[in-house]
Amino acid sequence: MKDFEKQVSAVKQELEDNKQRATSYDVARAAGVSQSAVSRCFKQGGSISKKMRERVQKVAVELGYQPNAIARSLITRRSNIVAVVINNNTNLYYPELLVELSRDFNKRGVHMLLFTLENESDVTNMLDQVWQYQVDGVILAAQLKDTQLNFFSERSIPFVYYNRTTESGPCNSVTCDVAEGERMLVDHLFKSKHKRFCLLTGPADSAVSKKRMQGALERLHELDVDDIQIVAGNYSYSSGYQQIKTLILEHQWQPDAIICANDIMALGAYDAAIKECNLSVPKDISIVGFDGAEPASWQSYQLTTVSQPLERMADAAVDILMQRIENSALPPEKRVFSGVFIKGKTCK
Amino acid sequence: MKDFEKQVSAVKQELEDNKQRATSYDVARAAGVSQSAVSRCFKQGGSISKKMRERVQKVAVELGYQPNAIARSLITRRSNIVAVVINNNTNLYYPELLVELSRDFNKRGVHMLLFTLENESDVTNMLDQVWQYQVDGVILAAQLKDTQLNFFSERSIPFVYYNRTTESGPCNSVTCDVAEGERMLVDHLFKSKHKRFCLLTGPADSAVSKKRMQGALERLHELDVDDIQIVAGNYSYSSGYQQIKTLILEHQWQPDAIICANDIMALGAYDAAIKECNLSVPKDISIVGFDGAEPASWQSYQLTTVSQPLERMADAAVDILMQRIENSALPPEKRVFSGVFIKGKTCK
DNA sequence: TTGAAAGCGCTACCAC
DNA sequence: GTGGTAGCGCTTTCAA
Repeated sequence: MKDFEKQVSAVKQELEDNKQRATSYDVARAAGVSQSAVSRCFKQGGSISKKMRERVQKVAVELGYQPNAIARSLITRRSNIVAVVINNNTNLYYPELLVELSRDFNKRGVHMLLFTLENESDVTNMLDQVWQYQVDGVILAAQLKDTQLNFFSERSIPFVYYNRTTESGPCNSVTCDVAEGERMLVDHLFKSKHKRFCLLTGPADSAVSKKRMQGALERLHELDVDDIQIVAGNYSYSSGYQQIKTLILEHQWQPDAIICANDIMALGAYDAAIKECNLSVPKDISIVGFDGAEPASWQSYQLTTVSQPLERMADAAVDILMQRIENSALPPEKRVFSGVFIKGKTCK
Repeated sequence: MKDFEKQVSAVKQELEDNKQRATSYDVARAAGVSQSAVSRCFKQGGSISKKMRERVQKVAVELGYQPNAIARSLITRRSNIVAVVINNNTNLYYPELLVELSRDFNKRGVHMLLFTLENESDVTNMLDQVWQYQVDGVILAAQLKDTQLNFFSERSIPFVYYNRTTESGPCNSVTCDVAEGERMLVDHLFKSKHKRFCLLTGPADSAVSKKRMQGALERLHELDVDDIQIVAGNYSYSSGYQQIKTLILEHQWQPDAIICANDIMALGAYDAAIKECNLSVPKDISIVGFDGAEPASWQSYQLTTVSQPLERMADAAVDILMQRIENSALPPEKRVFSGVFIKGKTCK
C-alpha cells in the first residue's frame, strides 16, 4: 500500500471512529493538499489543474465527502432554497403546480421549502421562517395582505405572485387572464341563448374567486343580462353539489346556466343537477368552470371550461424568480397568459 | 432622546445604509450588551434575566432581527429541515399527503424540503442534496433500491418509508394493510357471485401496485378463482379508460369484476364500461379501486374501494421520524394501518 | 447571570 | 495554479 492510500484510509478510519462526517479539511489532509484546493475543486470554474481535481475527487468519493451546503450558504449568502407558499384551503388545482415547480427548480439546482397556509397566524410564521432560513426567493400561490408583501420588499427578497397580482403598484406576477377567460365562457353561453345565470363563487376570502366572478359579472352586465343569482361555495365538490341542490330544490330558482369559480365545484354542481334535480346537462341546464383540472376532462363530465396553461405559467414563475435572484436590479414583471377555451359537453 | 434609543437608531441607520441584515452582534451593540446575551435570549431555556430579555427583545424587534437559521444549523448540526420525497409519476393520491405532512411538521417547527422524482438520476441527485443540506430526516413516499436506502443508514439519517416497507430487515415504515384491504374487496365481490376477474395494474415499476395486485391475486387463488385476466395500466384515468375499452371491445373479453390498483384508474375503467361498452355498473360489471381518493366518492361514481387513513398515516410517519431525530438510538418501527372498506355503488 | 473567546465548514481573497 | 488566512452568524464552553 502506498503512502497516499495509507493516509486516506487512516483518515477514513478516524472519521468512522468518531462518527463524523468528512469535511473539506479531512479530504485535504487525506489527499495531502490544502483545504482551499478541495474547496475550489467543488466550485464551478474554480481554477484548478486536472491532476489536482482528479486526486481530490478520488479521495472525496472514498470518504463520502460532499460540501456542506449550510456552511456554503452562510458565506455566499445564497441558500439555493426558495420557499413555495400555497394556500391549502383553496383551489385543489395546486398539486400539479408543485410537481411542475419542483421539476423546474431542480433543473436549476434549487430546492423548494414548502409552506401550506391554513390561517392568518401561519402567514406571520411563514414570513419569519422565510427570513430565518435566508431563502433566495419566494413563489406565492396564496393571497397576502399588502403589508405582508412589504415584508419581502423591505428585505429585498424577490418573490413572484402566482395566479394573483397586485392591483396597484408593480410586482412580479404570473397570472391567467381571468377576465378574458370568463368573457369567453359568458359569450359562449350568451350566444346559445342562456338567460338566467347562477354564479357559484369560491370562498369569500379567495381573491382568485373574486376576480373570476367579477370577470363573469362584468361581461354579463355588458350584455345586459340581469337575471343573475350569486351563490357562495368554497371551491369544493361538495359545496358545489349542496349549493346547487339547495338553490334549485329548496329555493326553487332554476338557472339555465351555472358559472362556477373553479372546475371541481362545477363537477359538484353537475352531479347535483343530474342526480338531485333530475335535470339533463346540457339540455336543461349548462355548466361551466375554470382551471382545466384533470377530472373536468373525464368522460363522465367533459366540462366546458377555460384551461390555464399550468406548465407555462409555472415555467414563467420560476424564470422570473430566478432572474430576480441572479440580478436584484431587474424591474418587476407581470406576465399574463391567456386561458384556453375547452368546449366540453356541458353547454348547449 | 435617551442614549439608549440614540444608539439603537444609529445602528439601524448603519444597517440600512449598507443594506445589511441585523446580526446578533448588531443587536448586542445597539442594546449595549454582549453578543452571547442576545444569543441566549433567543434560545429556549437560556439562562437570562427578565430585564435583559426585555431589553434585547425590544431592540431586536426594532432592528428586525431574527436569528439566522443557517448559522445556527451549522453549529447545532440540526437544520430543522426534513426532506419529503415523492414519486410524481405514481399515484396522484399524494397532494393531500403533502398538506397533511406540512401541517404536522409545521406544528413542530420543522420545515419540508420537497423532492419529486421522475427518473433514476433524480434519485442520486436527491441523495446528494439530502446529504449536502444536512436534513434531519427523510420521508420517503417513493420506492428506492436497497442500496439507496443504505445511503441513509450509513450516514445515520433517519427516514420513514411511507406506503411501502422493506421485505427483509427492519426499517421505519408506515403502511396500509394492502393484503387485508384487497381481501375485503375480493371477498365482497366473490360473495356476490362474481366469477370472471380483471386485474388492472399500476405502472410496472410501482411496488405499491405490485403489492396490491398480489394481495388480490392471492385471495382469488384461495377462493379457487382462476378466470383472471391481468391488464397493465399506469395509475392514470386514461390508462384505465383505454385498457378496459380495449379489453372488452377489441379483445372481446368481458369480466364481471374489475379490480384496479388505484381509484383514479378505476374511475377511468368505470367510464369506459359505461360510455364505450354500453355496460351498466354494477349490473353488468363491478369495479373496485384502492385509496379512497376524493373523486371516488363523487356522486357520479361512488366507487367501491378501500380507503387509506391518510391523516393518521401521515401523523404516524411524522411521529416516527421526529422521535428518531430526537433520539437516534430508537429501534426501527413498522406501523401498519387497516384500510376502511367503502361500500360504494359499483359492486352488485 | 453575564461576557469573552473558540470554532462549526465553508468561500473569498490574498500572496506566492 | 496553489496554499494561507480571515470571517460568514451563530452556539457553546468557560471564567468572572
